[in-house]
Amino acid sequence: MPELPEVETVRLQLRQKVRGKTIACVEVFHPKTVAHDRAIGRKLKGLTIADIDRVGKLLIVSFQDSAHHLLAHLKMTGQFLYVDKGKVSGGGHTLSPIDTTLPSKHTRVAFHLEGGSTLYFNDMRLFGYTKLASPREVEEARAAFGPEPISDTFDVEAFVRGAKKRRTPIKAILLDQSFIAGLGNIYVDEALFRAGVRPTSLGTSLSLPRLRLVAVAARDVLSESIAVGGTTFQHFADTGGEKGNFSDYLRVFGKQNTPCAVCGTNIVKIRCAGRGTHYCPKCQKP
DNA sequence: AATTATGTTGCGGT
DNA sequence: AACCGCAACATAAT
Repeated sequence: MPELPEVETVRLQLRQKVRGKTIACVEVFHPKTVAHDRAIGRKLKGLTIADIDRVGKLLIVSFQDSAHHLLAHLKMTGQFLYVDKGKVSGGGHTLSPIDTTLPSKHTRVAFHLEGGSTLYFNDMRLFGYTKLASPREVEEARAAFGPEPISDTFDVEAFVRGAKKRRTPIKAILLDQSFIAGLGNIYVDEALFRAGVRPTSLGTSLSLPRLRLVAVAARDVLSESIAVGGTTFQHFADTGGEKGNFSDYLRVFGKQNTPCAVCGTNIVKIRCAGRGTHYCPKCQKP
């Protein structure tokens, strides 16, 4: 579920809600979610959260007076839910995708904060994790990511040159986090629709101008989604349990067998790069 | 009731 | 090295 816009939404909210707060104790409900670190509670207790950073879909929590960081990846179904003295902060949640009372069946870790609030990490499918990392490990993690399309320093021409060399579907190229960071299955399909490019087209087969269109579409779709709190397709909820509004703007993802908003041709769904893939056969050219 | 699908990524194989 | 397919896991839909 969570791709760059959803993780960024969570990051901005966590920044507001937990920055400056001190960890009172950590409750581990599932050891896999803390990378089987049995001492994580002892290590985190007393640390004050300095800031929340992000690279690609990875969250990086820093602490005052400590060189260590907490890395957190939501993978498919992870959620950070912030509860201030018994109430999920969003309030109006009509939460089908999230659990209404916390901790719940899917709560894997609870970070109890001084002052009585709690940050819950829920994760149905157990792919997500939180783990303590040394400065060196944080640097290694950062180095594994390619540039982000929303970065001020994103180099469209470098993207175009790199993609042009790869004899693999453009969809696979866009999903490669070490080449370009932040896109997942939803935003790749949406960006390729905007660019008018068929997901199955090989990088080597696309013209430089069409690859430029892809880069610009990727940047636009991510920034527009961030502006409305991300996309909820199935599981995403922000730290208050609220859904993301970009779901209303999806043009192809999940729209198979419905008419394209631009030309009326039915959107089709195929398998590409091992993933369910949606596109308009008329608007998107090979 | 069994099979298939699911938004991520890392692994092992070609 | 670049690329492909699958496994990790739980749940909902068919």
